[in-house]
Amino acid sequence: MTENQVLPKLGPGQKSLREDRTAARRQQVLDAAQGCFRQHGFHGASMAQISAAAGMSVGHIYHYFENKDAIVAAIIDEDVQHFSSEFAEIGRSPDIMAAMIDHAGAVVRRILDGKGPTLSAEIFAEAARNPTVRRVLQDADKKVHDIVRETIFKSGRAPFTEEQLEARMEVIGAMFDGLEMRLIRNPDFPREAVIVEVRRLIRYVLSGEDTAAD
Amino acid sequence: MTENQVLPKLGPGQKSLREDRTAARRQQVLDAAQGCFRQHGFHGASMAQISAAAGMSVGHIYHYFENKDAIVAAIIDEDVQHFSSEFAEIGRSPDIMAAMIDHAGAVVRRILDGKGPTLSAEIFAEAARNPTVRRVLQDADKKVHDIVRETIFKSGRAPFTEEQLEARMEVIGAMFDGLEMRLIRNPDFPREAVIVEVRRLIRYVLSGEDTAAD
Amino acid sequence: MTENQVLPKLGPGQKSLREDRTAARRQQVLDAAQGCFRQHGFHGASMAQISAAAGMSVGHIYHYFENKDAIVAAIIDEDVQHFSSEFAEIGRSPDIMAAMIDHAGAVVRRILDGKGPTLSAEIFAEAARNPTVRRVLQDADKKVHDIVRETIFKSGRAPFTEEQLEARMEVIGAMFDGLEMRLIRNPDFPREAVIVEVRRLIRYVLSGEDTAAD
Amino acid sequence: MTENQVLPKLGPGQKSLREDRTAARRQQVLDAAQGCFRQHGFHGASMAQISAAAGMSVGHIYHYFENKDAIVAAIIDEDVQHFSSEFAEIGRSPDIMAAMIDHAGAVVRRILDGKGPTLSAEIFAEAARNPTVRRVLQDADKKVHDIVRETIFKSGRAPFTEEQLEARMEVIGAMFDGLEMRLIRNPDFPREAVIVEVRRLIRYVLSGEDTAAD
DNA sequence: AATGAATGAGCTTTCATTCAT
DNA sequence: TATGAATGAAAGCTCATTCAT
Repeated sequence: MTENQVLPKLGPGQKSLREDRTAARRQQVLDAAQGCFRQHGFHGASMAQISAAAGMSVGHIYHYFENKDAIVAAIIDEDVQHFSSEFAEIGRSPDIMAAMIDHAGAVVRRILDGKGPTLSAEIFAEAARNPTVRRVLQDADKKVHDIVRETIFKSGRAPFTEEQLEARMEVIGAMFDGLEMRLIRNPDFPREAVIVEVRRLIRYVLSGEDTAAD
Repeated sequence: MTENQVLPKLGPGQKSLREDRTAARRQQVLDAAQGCFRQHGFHGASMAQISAAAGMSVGHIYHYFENKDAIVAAIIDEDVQHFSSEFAEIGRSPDIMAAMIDHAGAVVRRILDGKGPTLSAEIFAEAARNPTVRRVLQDADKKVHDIVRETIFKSGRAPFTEEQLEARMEVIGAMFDGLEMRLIRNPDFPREAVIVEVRRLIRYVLSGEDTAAD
Repeated sequence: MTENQVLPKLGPGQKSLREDRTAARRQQVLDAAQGCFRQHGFHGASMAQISAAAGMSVGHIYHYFENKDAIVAAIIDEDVQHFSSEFAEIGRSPDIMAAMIDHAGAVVRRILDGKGPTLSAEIFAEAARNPTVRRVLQDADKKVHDIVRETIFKSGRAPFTEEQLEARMEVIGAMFDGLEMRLIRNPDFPREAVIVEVRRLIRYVLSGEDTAAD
Repeated sequence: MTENQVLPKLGPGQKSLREDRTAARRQQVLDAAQGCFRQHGFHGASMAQISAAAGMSVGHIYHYFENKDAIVAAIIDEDVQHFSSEFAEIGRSPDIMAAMIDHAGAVVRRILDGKGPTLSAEIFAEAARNPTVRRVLQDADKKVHDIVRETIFKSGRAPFTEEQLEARMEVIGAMFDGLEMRLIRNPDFPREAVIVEVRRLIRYVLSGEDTAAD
């Protein structure tokens, strides 16, 4: 602000400084919004609440997001990316079965130790009626499944048909998603004991044992 | 009941006429609301939409329900009662393990053939932030668990500790709830194949086999 | 209701029985309404509240009163008649000055020991903006003033001009009405002491002493 | 204040610009509301009417007032402050008795020449049933009485006991409040003549003459 | 970049009133 | 005479969004 200050030349550094700040401000909004959405849901949280939580005026939020739906979409995308990248990582490990079993506990633990199931529930509800959001969820899911399926079959060690694998992946996926719902249903959810069981189960499901008979 | 009785001449039929009509009108609202909630969510559905769907003026709905939340609560209660009675029935059968395995397919099929996962997702989301609704869900869940646990242990054929059972019930419960989320995530959900896998899994989980080793 | 009951012939007695009942039911509504109006005001009290208090269905009230305003009007009329007849009585006594002074305490006491100033306040507020109600109040007031003025001047003992009397009646009237407002303003209103002062004042005002000098 | 200061360049004028405008807009609402309340009463005036009168959207009024009650409260407070400060001023004058008598006419004239008794009546009615509003009225009244009482007794010229003074203040207070009710009751209220009588009366009441005998 | 004043549509809810029974 | 189901208009209030500064 003073006259004798040397203005730094415009360079890549300068620009990224601005961009960094922009990105940070944007993230500020997302973090604030996530908190509000957890507490009051996508529709229950008002722009006023979000702006207060973000330490930013209501109007200024519209410099970063076109409208409230865009914030919701960004939050959902953030969350979906986070979880799907986690699963994709598992899919990329050399021995996918071992990796899945090994990482199962960690994944479950992360689910159980997260910020609670509120946001996931909110996302599922939104996806169930909003086709756009549903598409985001479905695309992410498809990617994960593709990776896992391919890896398993390229490894040549799959002791079951592709159709069987598909069904088993559904079952495991259901278990992961369902654990969050159980957190809502049971306030005394026994984390540790469940982790043990989940590991046991995944091993069984992927081992290909076929003792089933109708 | 005697012939010379003077007082209320209302036979069961007569009295029921009004009461029946009242109950029917009330149910009309619930059905309409359920439809609206599925389409637009609890907060997205307006009283105007519900009243239109119920073929009733907005104001008149308030003769049957104190406010919109009361409708939401009634819908949730209806749904929770429905599912919890279904599971309680399984818990009451003599050979609970056989019953659970036998009925698993049927239950899953009913889940998958239902009116879609929208309402469940909506309920989970609401329960995740609304303590009153959460309590309803948790109480129902506790009842079901109590019944199943007691039955299994009274039968004296439980090949695992109570703690283990608890964890396994969580896992199975997660699977049931999770299947609805899978319906959202995967538009090509392979119903039949999954039913086979689910039956296999429940049998395994309840059989008490303990091949797991960390 | 029984067949062998002898129906009394239609006579004046029979008719008045019906009429009595009708009047009683009507009064039931008025009493209930007065209670509600005291508690919630004319606009704050709902027909539902009144009907509940009157032990009568909402719809049936409309057999006795054309609409809610008619109830309000009836209540106001009842109250105004009550007070104006009280004052008119004073006006009809032979020695009006003595009577006014003598009865002052009684009147004030009745005001102070009544069911509280709520209804009066409500009536003044309504009269202040509703011309119809205002007219009721003004007509009653005029009657009372006419009686008092005539009596005093016919007695030939008035130690002041008609204009002076008019003003003094205003002052006394203001005091009476104002006492009710004081009951609202001062929760520790000193009844007995005020009664003494009021008597003293009325005597002074009507005595015609004219010590005033501007 | 120093020249090389960097921080808030906002001078008093600049800051005031916004704040002034805010205060002005707020007052705009109050003025509009007062008008509406006079015409239709606190409950009869709708937010839509007020917003129209204020030249402001309905929603925007809620930036200045939490709800309609807050507007009512602010109006009442304004009015109460206005009158109580007027009376407190009288209480602060050196010769309170002379001041009260001297200012009586002015005060009465102001009452009689005001915007009519509607608002006062409305306030009394509201206070009679709304405890919060009643408290405001009562607190203001207590303050005024405290000031007047103290002043009179500190002057050492009180020709009556404290209890007597209290009662006489009630009587004078009743007269002031009652005059507004008389304006409602009598469309031909004789202002000038009444002012003369009121002056005479106050002088008598405060003079301590005790010609009264029961 | 940042504010917050301002809007208008839409929400839930209430309520006086009517009418079939 | 008596009920209460039913309506429709209007109320208070909220909120996403825009815009001048």
